[in-house]
Amino acid sequence: MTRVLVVDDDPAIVRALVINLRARSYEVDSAQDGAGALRTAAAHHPDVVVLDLGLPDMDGVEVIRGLRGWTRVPILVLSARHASGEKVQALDAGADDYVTKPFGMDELLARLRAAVRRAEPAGDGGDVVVETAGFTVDLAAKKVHRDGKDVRLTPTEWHLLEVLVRGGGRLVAQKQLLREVWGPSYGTETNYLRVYMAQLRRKLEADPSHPRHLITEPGMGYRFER
Amino acid sequence: MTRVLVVDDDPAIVRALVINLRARSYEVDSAQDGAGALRTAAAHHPDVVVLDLGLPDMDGVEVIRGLRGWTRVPILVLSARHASGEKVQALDAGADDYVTKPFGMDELLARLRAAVRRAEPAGDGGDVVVETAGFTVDLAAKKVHRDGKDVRLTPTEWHLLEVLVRGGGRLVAQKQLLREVWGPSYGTETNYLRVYMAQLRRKLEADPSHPRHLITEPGMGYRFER
DNA sequence: CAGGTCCTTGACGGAACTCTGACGCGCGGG
DNA sequence: CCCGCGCGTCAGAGTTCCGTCAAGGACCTG
Repeated sequence: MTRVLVVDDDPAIVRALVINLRARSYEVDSAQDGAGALRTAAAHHPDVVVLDLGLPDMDGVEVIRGLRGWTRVPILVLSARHASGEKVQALDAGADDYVTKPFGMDELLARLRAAVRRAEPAGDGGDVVVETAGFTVDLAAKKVHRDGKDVRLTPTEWHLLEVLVRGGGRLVAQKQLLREVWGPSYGTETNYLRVYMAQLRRKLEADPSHPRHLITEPGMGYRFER
Repeated sequence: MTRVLVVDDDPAIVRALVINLRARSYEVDSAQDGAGALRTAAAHHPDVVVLDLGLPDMDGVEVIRGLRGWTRVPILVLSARHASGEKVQALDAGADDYVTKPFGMDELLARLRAAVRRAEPAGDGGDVVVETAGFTVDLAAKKVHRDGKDVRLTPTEWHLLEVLVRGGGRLVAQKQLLREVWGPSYGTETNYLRVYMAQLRRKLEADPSHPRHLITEPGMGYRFER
């Protein structure tokens, strides 16, 4: 879940933002001044900060600098000032975006999504790793590990394993496996399945002739068991 | 030097932007329609795109999607439309910022700097320096070290290595490598990959014919292993 | 304009992968 | 008892994919 820190000295605005963000299932912290903002950010490590510039205790740009001293978290500045000098100052201090009040909630949320989106690392879709007693499958890296070594799979072997693992322990029908791996017109070539399941077992199972994870359900299909 | 692509159908705006950007020693390309924008982006690989939404030949959001299909280059949208719906659409399609016309040049430049700044350093995974048993890659300095000496890489070799290293051990598909290094229309020219992978191995691997770090996964792609 | 670097392109041998047919085994039914 | 069926196993043929080399052309630099 994405964690947002909202900083504004106007309770009405904080309330409006918190309600809107929570409704979209963000996790929200809030602060009403610069010192509180820096403290909360350090304690909770938000994924994005929405920061009003007109705080009672310190200049908004100082808050930005305080954050930038130790984190690259996206900062979305909120301000009543339209003067371009203010904007330039805030942006050059390290802010990522600048929205003038009054703002449209739709727009603010869209800018927030944009800021969060580009902050997440490039290819990393969150490592999806599935472990069994005998081996480990990393769906994101397309890697299979066994006994401390990498196992090399051919494209077809990998594709087949992937469909089975994504099935999450449920039975996957032969026809479905064939269609997903070989294409829609291969729904009956069950011998392909036999050959490639055997190869997978040889590479992954401790005892290939008595598989514990790549299970045959006679007459129906196959199942991946952890 | 930072390379900017300016896209607008109004020559006056293009001229104003080009002059201002060149004066600040940016390298500037320009295009007047969506097709030209996509073509130029593919050919020149800009570091940031300034994109007008009101283009004659195609919808601006389509241009954004076209770019996002193969690159994460920052996109700064310029538009005469103030409606929040437009903004939300553009931002959710993958734009990084949205400025309404008429705009202040100071502000635009500040937003541009912000966009470039947060795109520059490597992802927040941490280390910009990646070490292997045989060589060291410094992603920030764009340098490769081996046996105490700098290794000289051509621009294409570096670009390819960079994409692989950024993958962080994950498999990178051939098509993705080709699109990121050579551009979106080169998705099938796999012979480029063969040639340049061989050159990288010759320069980096102890035994180029038995690579330990630049691994081929036949039929799927390549992987950088530390 | 000469020399160098870099990118592109084609060709070829060898390696890796997919497909295919054949055979064995266990099971249930004719 | 024999046969058909589904599944596992094996090995070889055919095809695709990869590494390597070398030549040509574009581009920059002095």
